Amino acid sequence: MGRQPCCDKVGLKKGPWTAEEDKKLINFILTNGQCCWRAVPKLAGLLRCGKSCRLRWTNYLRPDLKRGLLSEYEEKMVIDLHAQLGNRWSKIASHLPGRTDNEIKNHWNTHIKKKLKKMGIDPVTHKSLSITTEQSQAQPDQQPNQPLQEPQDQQQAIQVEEDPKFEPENGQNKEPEKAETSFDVSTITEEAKEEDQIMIPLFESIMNELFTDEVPIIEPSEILVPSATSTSPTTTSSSTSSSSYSNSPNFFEDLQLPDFDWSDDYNDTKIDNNNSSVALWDDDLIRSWNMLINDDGDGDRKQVFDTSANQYPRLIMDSESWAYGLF
DNA sequence: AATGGATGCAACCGCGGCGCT
DNA sequence: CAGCGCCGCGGTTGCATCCAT
Repeated sequence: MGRQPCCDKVGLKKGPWTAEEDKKLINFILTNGQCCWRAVPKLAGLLRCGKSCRLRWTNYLRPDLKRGLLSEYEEKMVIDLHAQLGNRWSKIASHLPGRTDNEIKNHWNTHIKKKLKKMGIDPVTHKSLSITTEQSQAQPDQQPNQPLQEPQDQQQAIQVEEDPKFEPENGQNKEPEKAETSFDVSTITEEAKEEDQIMIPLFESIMNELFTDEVPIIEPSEILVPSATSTSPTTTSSSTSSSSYSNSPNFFEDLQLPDFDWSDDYNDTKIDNNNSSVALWDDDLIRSWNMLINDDGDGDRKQVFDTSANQYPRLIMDSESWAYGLF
């Protein structure tokens, strides 16, 4: 007897989401917050299963998502974390704010994996393919996707909150009492500096080669667009994402969106110190939201996001809308 | 300009974990 | 403690777009 499907699939829509569906989902979650996903489609008037709604929200509609290519540092993080955690994409994603497990997984499979192979590095073991071949002959029992047991010095490159069940027997590397979902940017930034210094030579050589490869890395300075012009509807950017970012240090403080588990560190300009100043909402997204939410001609509904006010995307929610759920 | 393969990404599927009864 | 239901995760698929010919 198989497991029952998560939802009654009869009459439910599948495939790409339409703007209308996005609008309904955004509207519902902005009004009610994230609650029982199973109930969401019915309450929001969607012919989707709850799972599909959750996926759409977490992977695409969530306002705290970064869009666009992973930065050099993010890619570096992914590789290092993958070496320690294996294919545990959600764990890896939890260390990269604004990135989803799906996005990282896709990026790994389509970009990083290919690059590593091209350079003769086994993307599973993170070791030279020749070494891996020798080892696989010597140790045929080794499981694929098994998190690589790094040498102690490399384990310290980035402290990763290990799942207890994956914890090494001694458990010495664990940082206790640290909420896994709250990404400590300042810590990572500091770690990044240390990491760069203590990175093992093999990994460093990989990275040097990796990031001088054919894929152009977009520098933050290239992403940042003067705010005064970024709100212009005649923006020349053809991309629907990452066209501009807020750099207001108080932006997230203004938002007050507990549901997204904002860390105080998001308000910290330490990010800027790392020359990777990014805000997680871009004008295009905000504009899309406004369109989605306001295009029904309902004069009563206020504009949710005012992209022109103060030159930054700013949340102007009526208090009633945020009174429910976790908002 | 047409076409077919390659690529990238959004979305789906099925399973495991966890909490509740 | 077992059964049930929900959520989240990781693997996979399908489709749109890109690119070479």
